[in-house]
Amino acid sequence: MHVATLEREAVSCLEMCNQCGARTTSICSVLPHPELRQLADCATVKTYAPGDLLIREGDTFDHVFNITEGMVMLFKLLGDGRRQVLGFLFKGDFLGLTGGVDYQFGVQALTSVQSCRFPRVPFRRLLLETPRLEEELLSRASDELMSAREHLTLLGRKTAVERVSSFLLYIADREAKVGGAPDLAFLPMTRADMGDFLGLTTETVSRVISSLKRQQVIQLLEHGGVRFLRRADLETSAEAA
Amino acid sequence: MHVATLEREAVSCLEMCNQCGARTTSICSVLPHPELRQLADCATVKTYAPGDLLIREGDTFDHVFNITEGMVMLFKLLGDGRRQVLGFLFKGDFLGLTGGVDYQFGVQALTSVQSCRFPRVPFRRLLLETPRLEEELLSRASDELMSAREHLTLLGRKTAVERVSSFLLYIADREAKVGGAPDLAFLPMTRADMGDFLGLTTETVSRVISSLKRQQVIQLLEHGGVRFLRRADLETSAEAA
DNA sequence: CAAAATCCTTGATCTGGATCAAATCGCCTC
DNA sequence: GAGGCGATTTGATCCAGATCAAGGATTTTG
Repeated sequence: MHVATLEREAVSCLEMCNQCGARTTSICSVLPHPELRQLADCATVKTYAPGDLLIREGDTFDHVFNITEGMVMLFKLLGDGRRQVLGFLFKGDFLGLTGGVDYQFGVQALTSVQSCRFPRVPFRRLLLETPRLEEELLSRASDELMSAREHLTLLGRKTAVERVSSFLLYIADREAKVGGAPDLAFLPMTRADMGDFLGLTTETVSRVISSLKRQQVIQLLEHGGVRFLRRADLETSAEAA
Repeated sequence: MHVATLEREAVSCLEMCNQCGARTTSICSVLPHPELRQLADCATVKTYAPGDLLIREGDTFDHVFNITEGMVMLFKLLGDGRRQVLGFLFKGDFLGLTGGVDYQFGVQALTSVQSCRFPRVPFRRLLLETPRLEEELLSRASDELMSAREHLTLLGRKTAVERVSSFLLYIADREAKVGGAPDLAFLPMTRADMGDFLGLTTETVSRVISSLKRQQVIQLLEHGGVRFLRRADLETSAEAA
């Protein structure tokens, strides 16, 4: 009877995984069955509304997350209120690569978000026992590093038009990977969020977008949608690289 | 006789490691004896003069490096010649965390540099066999990511004075870790290099440094040395964070 | 050690994007 | 569907840092 109960619970945990929106794209996809069960057993699924904070800068780093649905934004604050948006995470992305003892950035939901949360300690234990998982995290860390370096170049050396064009293409590409249409971007964040990502002001972002629209390079749809009418032009203005 | 020769070579490889300037700080420091020998056996030590390129953007990613002496600079170029300096590596740092099939950035020596180079394939094999090494790389990747995010904030949201002050403190801290004096920074790079790191021009960097000197916050020494006369003031102007 | 080449500094001017200031647009809420 | 509130757009003005332009300082080369 006791054994039967345990069995049933374990099955239901994996059941949860099978219904997960990020089953095949999250870090879990590299785990063999017994390890997946181990992870599933300590997982908590949580949903957030747009605007909710998943993490505050300075929160103790005692959990790691999979984003299993929706889009979140990472950001840092300076003492006087200036904000830098560091990046965005999508369905399938992992959140929890950080050296220190607490989170060095805040994380906010931009859409309805579902996350799958694991306590750091058992996650770390599984990590040490499962080289394949460690390998996967290293690969994702390398990708994030590459993407951060690309963004450094944008912030350090690109003009406003180049920044906004790069941004639109970047979001569309990321969304295409989780099921979006290729020449369409959905922008759930505000102009201010974009500005804080791109090192610009709200007004400048708005002006550049208006100008791209006026030149028929993009078309604005309802609910923050953007259609690329002339992607090649967008790519040209994205970079002289 | 044959065995004796092999023995002698192996010993001489490890001999090399024992004399290495980064013996205790490089990724090698986590390797137990047999694995260290494996790595040493496929290592090539190479020296570079200031200005030499270790890697050109687009070079095939077929080797990874330890920097065992000196200081190098990572950078990306845009098509029209604009350059973004991504960061600096010091003695003990590892170079070879990159997702793609080739290097997405160039690497140039700023001082005399010594590196220890490993072909990617045997390095990767050792990595798969040695979870402790993978763990070390993941930890270093996380640190680099944290540092990149800090720099994104600098480029996106800080003023020229804040940028230069942050830079001076950052270099001094990194140098202190590899044996420098605490309130002293050695700047082997040009003002143009600093500008391309900080998203500023040569002239602006020069003006800010002159101004800090005029206010007696720093003192310029010969050979690119900088002494912090009032570190607290430098820290204040580095950030309103 | 002279000359050439860089690099650095300082001054004068210009400008891309910031800041300040209103409308106008959507979108909730009741 | 009226009212309210935040988000967006657009216009006018401003300014931090870029650009343009010379001189000095320092290092390199012959």
